[in-house]
Amino acid sequence: MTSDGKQDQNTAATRASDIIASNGLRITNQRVALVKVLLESDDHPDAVELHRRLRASDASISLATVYRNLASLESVGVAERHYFEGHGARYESTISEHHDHIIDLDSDEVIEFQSEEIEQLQQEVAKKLGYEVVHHRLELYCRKL
Amino acid sequence: MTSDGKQDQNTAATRASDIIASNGLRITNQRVALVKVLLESDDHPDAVELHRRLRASDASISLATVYRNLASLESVGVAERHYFEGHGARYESTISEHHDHIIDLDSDEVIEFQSEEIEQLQQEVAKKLGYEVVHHRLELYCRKL
DNA sequence: ACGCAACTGCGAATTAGTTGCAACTGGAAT
DNA sequence: ATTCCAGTTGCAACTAATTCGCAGTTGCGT
Repeated sequence: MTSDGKQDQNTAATRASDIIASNGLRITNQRVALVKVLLESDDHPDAVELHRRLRASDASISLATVYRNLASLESVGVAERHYFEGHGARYESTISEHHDHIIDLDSDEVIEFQSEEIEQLQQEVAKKLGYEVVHHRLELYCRKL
Repeated sequence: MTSDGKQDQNTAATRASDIIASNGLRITNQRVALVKVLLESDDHPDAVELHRRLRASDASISLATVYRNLASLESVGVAERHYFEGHGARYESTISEHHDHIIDLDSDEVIEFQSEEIEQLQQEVAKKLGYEVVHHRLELYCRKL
């Protein structure tokens, strides 16, 4: 049976712990719970929303700790912080492939995309100006055609 | 004489007034002063810094009014607001050509650049996903080579 | 010159995120 | 297994940035 709730729960927790430990952070209940929620979120929640989801899945964690852990997860590169226009900070895990974002101006929906060509051009432009790209941020604010 | 201070002052004020009026906003001393400062700033100051520059050039204006005017100038497309990583909102006038930004991670310096090719690719990527780009934001966080 | 909606200054209020502190807890060392 | 302490947590107080209410002013169409 592939949908054994308890088993899924367990492997998810293991995966989260592995990610945390392999980045040199201590494994705490709060941190594991946060990483689990980040991993299973395919949207871009803010700290308050993450806190809500944690409470919903029974995890006991304070908002301050959510903020602190998001900061440390970001600093080791496990989470990424975004400041899309008109919103505060929103997060996503960086476990999946790098991608950029299209923000639907009408629905606020966020779509992810990748373009090797654009990444390539960015490097070239930067190099031409004497810089090396450490990371970048590309957001396309769009409307449906 | 091309460097007649009083004359420059005057034409700058006229230019600012024109920009304001042609965007359907009322011409007030505070607004004209703010647009002048924005026009002569080639960096990306935040609201407090703009306020400082306004006071320095003798203009009397409250910080709240700076914020309010930045908002209205932004809504008519005269000013642009940026949230570069690790900073609050910073502004620039949009009178000059559209461009994107390289942020020097070591010095915090901001360099502007344009790439027609990247813009082109952005449109294509968006179209492929059923979207039309209204505007975008591309920031390259870099280090000097 | 008149009238009123837009604008302004002030200080209070709100929002988002951070921090001090005392209590707690992983996990390395024993 | 037990000890130990730096890293972590919860709480509440705090800060920085931005917005808002309101009463007084001012631009500008008529």
